[in-house]
Amino acid sequence: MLEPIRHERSDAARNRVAILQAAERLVAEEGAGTVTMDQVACAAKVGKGTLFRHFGDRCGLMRALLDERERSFQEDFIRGPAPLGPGAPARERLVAFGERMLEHIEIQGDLLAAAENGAPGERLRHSVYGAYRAHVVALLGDTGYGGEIGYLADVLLASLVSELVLHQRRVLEMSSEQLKSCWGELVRVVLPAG
Amino acid sequence: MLEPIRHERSDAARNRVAILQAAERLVAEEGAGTVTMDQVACAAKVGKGTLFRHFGDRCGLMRALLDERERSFQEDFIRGPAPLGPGAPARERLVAFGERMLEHIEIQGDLLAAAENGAPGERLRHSVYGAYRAHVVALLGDTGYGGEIGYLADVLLASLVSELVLHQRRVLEMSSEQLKSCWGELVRVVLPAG
DNA sequence: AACAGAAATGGACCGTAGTCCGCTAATCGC
DNA sequence: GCGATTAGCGGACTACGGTCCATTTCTGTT
Repeated sequence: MLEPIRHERSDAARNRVAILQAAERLVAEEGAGTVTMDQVACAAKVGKGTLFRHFGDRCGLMRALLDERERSFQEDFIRGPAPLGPGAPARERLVAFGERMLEHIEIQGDLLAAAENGAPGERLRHSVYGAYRAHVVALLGDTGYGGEIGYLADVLLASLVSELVLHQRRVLEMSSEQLKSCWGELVRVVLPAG
Repeated sequence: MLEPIRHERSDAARNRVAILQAAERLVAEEGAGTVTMDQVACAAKVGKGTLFRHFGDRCGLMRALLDERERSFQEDFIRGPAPLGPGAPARERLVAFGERMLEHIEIQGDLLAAAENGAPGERLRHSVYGAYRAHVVALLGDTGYGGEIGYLADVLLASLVSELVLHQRRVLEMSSEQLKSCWGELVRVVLPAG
């Protein structure tokens, strides 16, 4: 996020940081859904072209803002302490994974939603989804689940999509606790105690 | 789709039909994702304002194009022959429902994707989703499933979202048969034989 | 048939995401 | 330091979805 990729020119690095700071502030002030790219460019004292050169498109900028937390999340479930990280039985790790994802959505909801509504299917092709999926696939493999592991991983992740979770929280008025408990129940139903 | 709602003025009815025909042709010719509202308005020899007055927004137009098939789909699972309609055990009806939905996506994939990527959460608030959800909830009730029925309905429907299914078909290169069999397996796992 | 009120129309207009390309300035070899 | 090279810059421009409202067209009433 603030480290150069390859060999970034100094002015480019300066601008990238300026953009991220401006974007972060604006998103905090008025929400990820309503901030415009013009606003960000203007606040960062940078041309629009520069903005798009750095982040590709609106979703790319939002993803960059999420990147830090995303990274630490991934770090936690790959190498962190149990039950999220290695050490606990796969089924418990999966429960913990979902709970952590729900917390992630709780905190970063609007930003996640803004980062995900790009071209259809883009989300699923992106490396972040790939990382989640690989993790879930690995856990399912460890439980000795007999069916199509990849399919089940996609289904489980589909029930943790931010759009759906935000709907459950805000429209259906389910509490975080309810959602976590439902997720746990779902995992238990799909992967009967082993 | 071609019947007046309430008391539609004759010119309005004419224009609505013209728009739907033009849109249908253009979508068939170049895909639902790329047709623009200007193109449709122009082809239908109608002002842009008229287009938006009739259908609200782009998704509304796409939904209107889907409406006929959507209606017959709903008719089938509410009143049609078993196993999709009443008569079969709930679990089998649910399997049939998913299979039918997969076929629906197979045929109307791009149009569905275009109809669904509106404002975040709009899809879930729309009456079409409501109808599906009510149906699944009813079926789950009939199976005597013990957990949170509404939650499970949302999860099951999330695994039938067009974005995901199109990804599974086109990127993961799963066949329709594979998808159907995976869906059946999923239902069987979630609702153990009763 | 003529009128009044209501409903529908169309296209100019707006805001926003994203592109393009001539210009600027950082970097590197000398 | 000093050019040459080229990554990076910026903002005018385009494309598209969506809104607005003065004007036109329909319809029920007399």
